[in-house]
Amino acid sequence: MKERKKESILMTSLRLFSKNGFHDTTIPLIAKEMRMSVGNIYNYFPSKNNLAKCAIKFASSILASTLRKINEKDLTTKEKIEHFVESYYNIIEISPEIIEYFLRVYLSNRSLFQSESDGGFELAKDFIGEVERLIDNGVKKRELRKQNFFVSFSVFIGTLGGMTFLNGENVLERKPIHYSKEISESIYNALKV
Amino acid sequence: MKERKKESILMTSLRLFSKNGFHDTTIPLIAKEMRMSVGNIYNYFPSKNNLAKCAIKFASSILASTLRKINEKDLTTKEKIEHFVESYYNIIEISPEIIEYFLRVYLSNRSLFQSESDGGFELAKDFIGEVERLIDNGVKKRELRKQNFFVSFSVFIGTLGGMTFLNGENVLERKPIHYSKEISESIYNALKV
Amino acid sequence: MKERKKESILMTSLRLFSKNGFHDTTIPLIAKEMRMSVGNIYNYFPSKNNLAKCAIKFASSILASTLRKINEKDLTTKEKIEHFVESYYNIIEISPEIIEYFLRVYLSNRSLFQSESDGGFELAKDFIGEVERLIDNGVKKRELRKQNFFVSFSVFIGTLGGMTFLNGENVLERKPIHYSKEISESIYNALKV
Amino acid sequence: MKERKKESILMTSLRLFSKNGFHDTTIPLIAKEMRMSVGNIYNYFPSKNNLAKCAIKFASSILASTLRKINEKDLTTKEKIEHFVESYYNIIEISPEIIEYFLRVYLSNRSLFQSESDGGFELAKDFIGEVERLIDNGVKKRELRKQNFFVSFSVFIGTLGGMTFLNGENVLERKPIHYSKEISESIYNALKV
DNA sequence: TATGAATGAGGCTTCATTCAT
DNA sequence: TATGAATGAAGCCTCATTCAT
Repeated sequence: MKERKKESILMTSLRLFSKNGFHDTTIPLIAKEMRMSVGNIYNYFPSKNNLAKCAIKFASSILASTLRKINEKDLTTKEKIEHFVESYYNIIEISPEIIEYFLRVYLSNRSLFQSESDGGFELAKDFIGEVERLIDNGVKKRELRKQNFFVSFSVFIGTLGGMTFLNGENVLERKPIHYSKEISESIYNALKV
Repeated sequence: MKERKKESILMTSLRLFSKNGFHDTTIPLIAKEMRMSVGNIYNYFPSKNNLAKCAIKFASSILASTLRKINEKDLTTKEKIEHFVESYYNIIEISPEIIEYFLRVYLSNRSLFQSESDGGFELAKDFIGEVERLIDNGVKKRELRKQNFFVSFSVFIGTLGGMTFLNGENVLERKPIHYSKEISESIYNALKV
Repeated sequence: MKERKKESILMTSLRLFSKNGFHDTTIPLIAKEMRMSVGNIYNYFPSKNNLAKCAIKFASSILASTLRKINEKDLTTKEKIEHFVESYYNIIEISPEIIEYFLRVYLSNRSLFQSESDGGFELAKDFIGEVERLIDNGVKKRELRKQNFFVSFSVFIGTLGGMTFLNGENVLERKPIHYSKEISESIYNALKV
Repeated sequence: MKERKKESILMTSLRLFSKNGFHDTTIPLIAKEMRMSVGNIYNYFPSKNNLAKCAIKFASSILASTLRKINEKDLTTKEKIEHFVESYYNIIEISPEIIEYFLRVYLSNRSLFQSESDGGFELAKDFIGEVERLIDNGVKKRELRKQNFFVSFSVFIGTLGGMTFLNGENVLERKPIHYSKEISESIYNALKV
């Protein structure tokens, strides 16, 4: 199945990109890792850039769907934050590349994504939309303070990103999930009414 | 003066690196921007990698000295956080490259800095040390909660980084400094007792 | 056939290296001569240095096999020397680059080959081994004087090298093979009991 | 004195060229070794190529004058050869660069010297002339066989060059001078009537 | 679909040489 | 004479992409 193989290439690329960065991951390397020929990769993706864009969408959709499931549950905002922080670190434990990809590729290769209408921001729209929903709901239910969305977003995602970075640098003494309680508490305190 | 020119190259590189990322900033581009020849760059820095490392140290020392001055004042921790957030966004307004460099280059080009004994972490030690001092003092004075340092660090720096990223993506309606009150409040709430 | 082309690149490089020396033979020049692209050369040899090393081995093995065949014949040492000198100059006539390569590249670019365990000496081991066998046998059969091997080696190979050099400089009035009788006589006289 | 300094630059260059080869010896390196500025070198020699040519002449004249002194003595040819071989290895012990220069630079950078009318051969004329005198005299005095000069020259100089090479490769167990008796005997046997 | 040899533009870096001081 | 910053051409090598098979 073509779609099957396409996704497999995507996963492999995601892993390599997030490990080595976009520029240090060559198409021959991806091909070798996939045990297919260089030329054949191009039967599935028209360019390396496109591969990177698809990877962003892919990673974003995984995070989005995780968060969507939580959003749909009947939980307090505090609990939702706790659940998401935990899920987030579960993902890091199982597939760190999904998260690290944002840090290593998306943040630092702007030019790659700028051809997109809105500077590539659209590529992560799914995920950002779910964060927005979580926060808006919290505000509506008077559990979170009303403040500029981008500030709340930064507190939420920036904090998680910071821990992810530190984890990638191997400076944490324990696995990130160990800190999830403190983290969700911090985030909740930052945003609560 | 040779030292003068060296610093000038550093600033230019910092700007270009932070705008385009490390790989999309070529030495010929830096040279062109400096209106000097390619070869002459190498009279000041032995390699592009070294230039990137020096830039990190440079940016880190600016942030560190800003924070050091605030740490030395006799202020409550809340006020210190407010002052730093403001200074931070002042820097972003005047020289956004100093901050963005961390985001676009340091965070995302691990391999560049890994030859350093400490995985390159050392390069930002100055700055990290001052953050640590701010937080530790806050804890000692019973103004901040006692929790794992890395968590507090992530809340603090991750939030600022998040806003910096959003600013770089041009999604903010107003200049970042406009949000500094909300941000410092969020950070303080996240960390306070 | 990939192996075919690899050997063809090797021969071309050998010729150019021996004509112009290592440093004045550029990869673009080799590529042009081969009518292939620069990049494609690197599909066959990982570096210019490696190309030079392979060329040494190649040239050494040709000389070695020539000499081995002579060693295996049932001849007096005098005759063996005569045969080899003649073969040697036949090679010079047909493929002077094989011999000149030693003179122009191997002798003079120590640093190129020094990464090898043995200072690069190993690269010519095949050939040196056969020379050793020729001389040792002569000594055993009481046809040659017993003296330090390196001295005998120098007389033997140095003399041939000298003539090769003079030939390359175009100072000889006739083809080197014309002098082979005088040369083998000189060498034999130098070494005989 | 300008002439003094010129010679000093020449000696330094000779040493560096013979150690590292022509291409791996940079003008900045020579300047550093001389403790003078790069630009100032050019007040003494118009180009790096010219420096190399002058170095050949210089080295050749030293060898030539050594040999001339021996030629002028009243000795048998056998003794002259012995004396020269000894002097040669004395030079190697004191200033190996003078000899090695021929091996490392002259032999392998033909293009450097080819602009000269006769392919650069002229540069070593002094020395070659003295070798010629030694051999011609030997022939006249019926001590040496009459044979093509270039063959005799190759035996003589090739043998010495071979030992020099082996010495440079550090494969000799003892200093070259230790072998000088065997060498001069071999050379003499090769050439005698 | 699949292969992998081939292309060629472009990046980093070096270094002989010049020139303002 | 002396300095050393500046120039710029040129070399090695990489890699996204294509294409004949």
